[in-house]
Amino acid sequence: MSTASDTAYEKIRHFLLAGGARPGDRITEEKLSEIAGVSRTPVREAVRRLERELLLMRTKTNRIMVPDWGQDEIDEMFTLRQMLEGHAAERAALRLSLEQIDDLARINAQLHEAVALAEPDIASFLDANRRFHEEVTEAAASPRLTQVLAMLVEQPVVLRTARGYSIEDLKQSARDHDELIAAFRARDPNWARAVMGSHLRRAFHVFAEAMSEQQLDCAAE
Amino acid sequence: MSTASDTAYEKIRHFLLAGGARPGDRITEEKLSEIAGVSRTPVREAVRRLERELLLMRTKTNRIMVPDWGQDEIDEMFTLRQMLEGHAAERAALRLSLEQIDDLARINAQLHEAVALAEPDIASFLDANRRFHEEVTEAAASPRLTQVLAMLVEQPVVLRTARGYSIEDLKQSARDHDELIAAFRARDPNWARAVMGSHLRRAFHVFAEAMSEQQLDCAAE
DNA sequence: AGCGCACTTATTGTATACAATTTGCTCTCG
DNA sequence: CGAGAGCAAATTGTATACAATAAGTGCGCT
Repeated sequence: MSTASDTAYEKIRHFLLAGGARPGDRITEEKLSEIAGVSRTPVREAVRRLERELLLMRTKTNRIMVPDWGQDEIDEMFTLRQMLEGHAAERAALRLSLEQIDDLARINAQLHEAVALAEPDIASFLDANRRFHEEVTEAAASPRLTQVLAMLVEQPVVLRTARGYSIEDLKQSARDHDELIAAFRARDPNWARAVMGSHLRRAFHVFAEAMSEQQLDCAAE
Repeated sequence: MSTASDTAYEKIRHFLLAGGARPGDRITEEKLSEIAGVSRTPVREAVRRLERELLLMRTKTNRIMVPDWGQDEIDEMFTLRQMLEGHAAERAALRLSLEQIDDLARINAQLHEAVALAEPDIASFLDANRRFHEEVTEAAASPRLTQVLAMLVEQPVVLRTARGYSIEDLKQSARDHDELIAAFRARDPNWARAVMGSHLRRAFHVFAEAMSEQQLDCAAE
C-alpha cells in the first residue's frame, strides 16, 4: 500500500533515524510536510503514529518535539521487552508449526552469514534480526501482545548503536537464536522464555556499554 | 482542554460503551461525526486513538469496525495486565512516598464505602478503582509502561460485567488493595507484585464466570 | 532598566471540497 | 440459474482554506 500517510511515516521516520533533528528540538508540521512531500493532513496521522512509537513527543502546548532517550528509559524499555517477548516466546513454543520453526532457522542462517564475513553486513543482520523477532511474536497469536511490542521495539535505538556492537556480540546474538530454536523444537516454553530473557538483557548491556563509549567520544570532540 | 478531537473521542467512546453498536458491526466516519457533532477530521483522530485502545478495529480494506472480544482475547489481556501491573507495583513499592501511600489508602476507603452500602454504588466503585490503579502505575515512573497499560486497561470490559460482580467479589477487590497498601508500606516489591498478580487474575475469573452466565442469559431469550 | 500588556507572527486545530478506493448492484453471457 | 464484468453509490484518503491558540516582539509605564 502506498498512501500519502504511509510515505509520510516512512520519510519522517527515516529523517529522525538519520539524525535530522536533535533530541529536544521542536519541529513544525509544516517542516515535516516538506520533508515528506505531502500535505499536513497525512503528516498529522504519521506524527500520531510516531508519537505512539515514542519517536516523537509533544510539549504541554501540543508542539511536536524530538524526545531524548535517557539511560533509564532505555533500561526500562528493554525490561518491558524482556517480559513481553519472553511471554511471546513461551506461547510461541506451544504454537509454532514445524514449518515455522524451519523458517526461523532459515532466517537465522542469514543472520549467521551476515556476521561471518570479514566486514559484517549490519543492515542485513538487523533485517534478519527484526524478522526473526517478528515471527516469534506473531506465533504467540495474541494481537494485543503484537500491538504492544510494536510500540516498544525501537529500531532507532538498535540502529544508532549497531556500529558499536562487536562482531562477537553479533555472533552471540545469532547463537541465542539457535538456542531459542532448540527450545521451540523441544516444545519447552519455560526454556524459550528464559533464553529470550537473557538474550534481550544481554543486548541491553552491550547497548549500554556502546552508549557510554559513544558519550565519551562526544565529550572528546 | 476541549478540542473537537477530544469531545469526539469522549462521545464515540461513550457510544461504544453504551452498546450503541454490536461487535462485528461496521461504522462509517460520517456516522461517527454525526454522533460526535464535529466534522470528519477530528473524528478520524479520535478513531485512531480508539483503535490504539482496541475499542475499534479496521477491516483489511480500512473500514472501521467494532471488534468482538472472545474469551481467549480477554484472558490474554488480563495476563498482560498481570505482568505489567505486577511490574508497576514492584517499582511503585520502591518509589511511593508516604504521602502517596496515604493517598492510595484514602482512595481505597472510598472503594470500601461504595460496596458497604446495601445497594453498592458501582459507578463510584469503578471510578475509585481506576484512580487507584492509575496512581500505582504513575508511581512506577516509567512513561513507556504507563503508555502501554493505557492501551490494555479497557473500561468496556470492566463496565460491561460490573453488574455481574457479586458484592463479595467487590469487597474482595477492596481487601486486595488493602494488602497492596500494606506491601507498599513494608517496601516489599516482591509482595506487591504477587498481590497485584493474584488480584488481577482473580478479577479475570470472576469476569469469565459473569461472562458465561451472560451468554446463558442470551441463549435463554 | 525591568516588568507587563497589546499586537504580530507562527503553529496547531477544524471544516469543507474533492480525489481515490472499495462496495454492492445490475445486467449480460454462458 | 450462476459467474463475472462494468457501472453507480458509498466510504475513506488528501489538499486547501480558514479558525483558534500559543509564541514571540516591541512598546510604554513605573
